Amino acid sequence: MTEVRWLSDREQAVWRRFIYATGKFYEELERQLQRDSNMPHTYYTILVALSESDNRTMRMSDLADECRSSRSRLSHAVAKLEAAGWVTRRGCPSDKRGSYAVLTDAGFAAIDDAAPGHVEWVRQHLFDVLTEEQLDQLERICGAIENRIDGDADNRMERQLASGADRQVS
Amino acid sequence: MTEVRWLSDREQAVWRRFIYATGKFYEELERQLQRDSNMPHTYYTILVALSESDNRTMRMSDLADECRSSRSRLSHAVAKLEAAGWVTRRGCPSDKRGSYAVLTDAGFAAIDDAAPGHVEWVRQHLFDVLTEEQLDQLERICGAIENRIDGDADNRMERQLASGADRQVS
DNA sequence: TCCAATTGATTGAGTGTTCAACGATGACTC
DNA sequence: GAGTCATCGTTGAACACTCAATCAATTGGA
Repeated sequence: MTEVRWLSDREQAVWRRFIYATGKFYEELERQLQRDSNMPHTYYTILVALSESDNRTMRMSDLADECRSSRSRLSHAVAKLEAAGWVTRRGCPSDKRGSYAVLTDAGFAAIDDAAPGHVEWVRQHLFDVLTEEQLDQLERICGAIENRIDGDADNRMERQLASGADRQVS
Repeated sequence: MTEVRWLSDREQAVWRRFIYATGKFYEELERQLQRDSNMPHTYYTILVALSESDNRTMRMSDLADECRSSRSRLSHAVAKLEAAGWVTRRGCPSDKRGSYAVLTDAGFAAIDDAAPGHVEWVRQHLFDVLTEEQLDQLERICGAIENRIDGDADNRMERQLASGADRQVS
């Protein structure tokens, strides 16, 4: 296409710091949960979503949206959670394609155990190191990134629908 | 231990946004590289590090540090890269335990192909959506997170060395 | 000098993720 | 109603990562 807009030295520096800080942050977050509660962060998220839902029950599809997970990932994950006895599955009467995921008492106990340590870790590693001002800044920065990424998804849809139009992203 | 310092509503909101924005960002970054250049971001990082090094050659150990990767991960990755013909391995004469990773011409061509699209993606999804001011803010925020995380690692070391001292992190 | 501890790097098992394909049901249209 | 298309959810294969164990080479002391 056109000329590549390479990163300036300054941008390079910020980029590498961003990649490192966030990457390491996730790695350690994962490690903390795995070590202390024997579950990946994805599972934690699923259990939390279920625990906050009515009757501790959700449609797989809604659960995927809530957890911002792909259907496939959720399916695999819930299979594991079921094997662990933390979740059970139940068919949906009104739509026979659908199914419900239901949090068991054991599952509820599991997040109940996991939450304090996890929240404390998050506080120590994120909120304790940022000022109030930085919290606002971070929120806005994440908002901007989020908009762009989600906008992409929409564009992709549009393009799928009205394929043939070769409009530029920029 | 002591009382749990749960997150306030505001903190919850920022936390979820942070998790979502950065998580999705990584997912899409990965997807872009996989789709356009058929490699995960980890491999990209390795190839870049090698391409910037003297003689396109690095000790595995140094490469791992440079890429902020575990030894194990790097070992697996380089094995794959070798199978793809992008890297070769070579023994180290001065320390017979060690080995060198060397970028091949094919490997150099591979990043050369991958880089423009990847950089453009990063620009569009990060730098284009942030103001100069936000860039500064992001750098400082990442710096703070980084310090905390890396501080942990040091603490862990200290504790390992002088185990028996049960001092609190907070 | 010799033994113990450390370091460089690899390996295999286990786990979670993606992608594409699939079966089954539902919705919509002619 | 019959055919088409979209949606719900699952599955299996391929792949990358982690963790713990391993091996070989090196370093450091007694």
